[in-house]
Amino acid sequence: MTQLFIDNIQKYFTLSEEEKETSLGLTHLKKLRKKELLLQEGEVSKCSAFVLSGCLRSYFVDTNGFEHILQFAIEDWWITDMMSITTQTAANLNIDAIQDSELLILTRENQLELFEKCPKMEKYFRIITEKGMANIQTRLLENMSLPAVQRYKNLTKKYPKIVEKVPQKLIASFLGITPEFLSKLRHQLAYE
Amino acid sequence: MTQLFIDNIQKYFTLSEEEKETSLGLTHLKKLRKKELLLQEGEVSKCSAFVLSGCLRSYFVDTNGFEHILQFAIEDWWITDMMSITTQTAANLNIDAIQDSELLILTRENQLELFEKCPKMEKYFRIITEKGMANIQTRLLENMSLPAVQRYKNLTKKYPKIVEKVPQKLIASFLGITPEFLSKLRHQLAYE
DNA sequence: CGCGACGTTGATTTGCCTCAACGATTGTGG
DNA sequence: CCACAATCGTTGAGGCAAATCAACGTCGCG
Repeated sequence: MTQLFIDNIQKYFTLSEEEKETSLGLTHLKKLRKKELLLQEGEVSKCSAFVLSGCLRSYFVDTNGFEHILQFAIEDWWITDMMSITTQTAANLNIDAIQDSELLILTRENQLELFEKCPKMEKYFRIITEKGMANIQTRLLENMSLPAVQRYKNLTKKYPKIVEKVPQKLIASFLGITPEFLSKLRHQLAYE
Repeated sequence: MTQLFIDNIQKYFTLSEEEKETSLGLTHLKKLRKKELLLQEGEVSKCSAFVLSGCLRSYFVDTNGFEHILQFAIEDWWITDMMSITTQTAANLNIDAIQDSELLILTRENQLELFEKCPKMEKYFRIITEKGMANIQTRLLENMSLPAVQRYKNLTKKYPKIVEKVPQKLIASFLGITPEFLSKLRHQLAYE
């Protein structure tokens, strides 16, 4: 199961047996049942999670009580509250499980220790953070330049797995529209 | 002038004289006049730029010819097309100077060489990429959860320097609204 | 001086939201 | 394993934030 994590790193470069042990030694497994929280708004985030199975989301609850989903994380993805974990301030986000999930947890403390013991891992996180940055920039620009129907089409094309396994109202929340409006968009699309 | 760059790094840790020389040796100065391009849509981005003076922007031009600004970069900020530079594919963004500007250029090639010669610099870029990620996540969530008038207020509070020195129509394009609508918002705000 | 870019203002339109009502599906305690 | 509640997706009527289009004054600059 944890092989998924090692394989993910080895997409970028190979690790010696020692480096694998060091990396796995500083992480630990955690299971989360559907609806269980990994991080609650107001806490200081202490860890990042690598998803081995299942699905998590991070989201912001606005002053009117509406949820806005920042990220879904399925197998092979990392999830955390980047703002809280880097500045060690109270989180504005919640992170919870959409399905029963298995995670590999890396605390910030262990992550920083890992960087000292194994500089390759600093390279690994530099690379995946760059990728994450590129993706979210693309998403922001899509949100600014495309109507909702096109954003939905792009999402189903780019991440069909997510659209399949996540309830429609959460997809709406990720796209930045209401569930009612997404329902109407889907109705339209069915007639094309 | 390049001291600004060294100081920026030394916000996170001190560099030896040798490390400073290595870092500066792999960068070079460049001047850009107002409206000159650093990167044009369709090219593959070859470098990142650290702004020593002036102001740049990165933006996307949609199919209707409208510009959407992803980022402003004033002194002490980095700017690049993260998608293009990490995947070495054609850029969707343009980057140009809003004012006459002085830059420190770091090509991707030199950046990767720098990481090998000076691992601290890999740490530096890991850290500032994390920060950039946290910021853009906050911006995306603001775009989804707040009305335009509140986003404008937040921007003037968080980055007064940018709002001062950048033409109003570019601020509108950054906020994701039309110049006409921003003008109306400002009119309203003047009466509060 | 004259011209083009910028900001403003008003009238009209539209993409998406709100609210409400209703079946269908899911989950849960007895 | 059923009964009932809760959640989910759908549909429709009406409303609002922001866009569109157009006209106009101002200013910086060649």
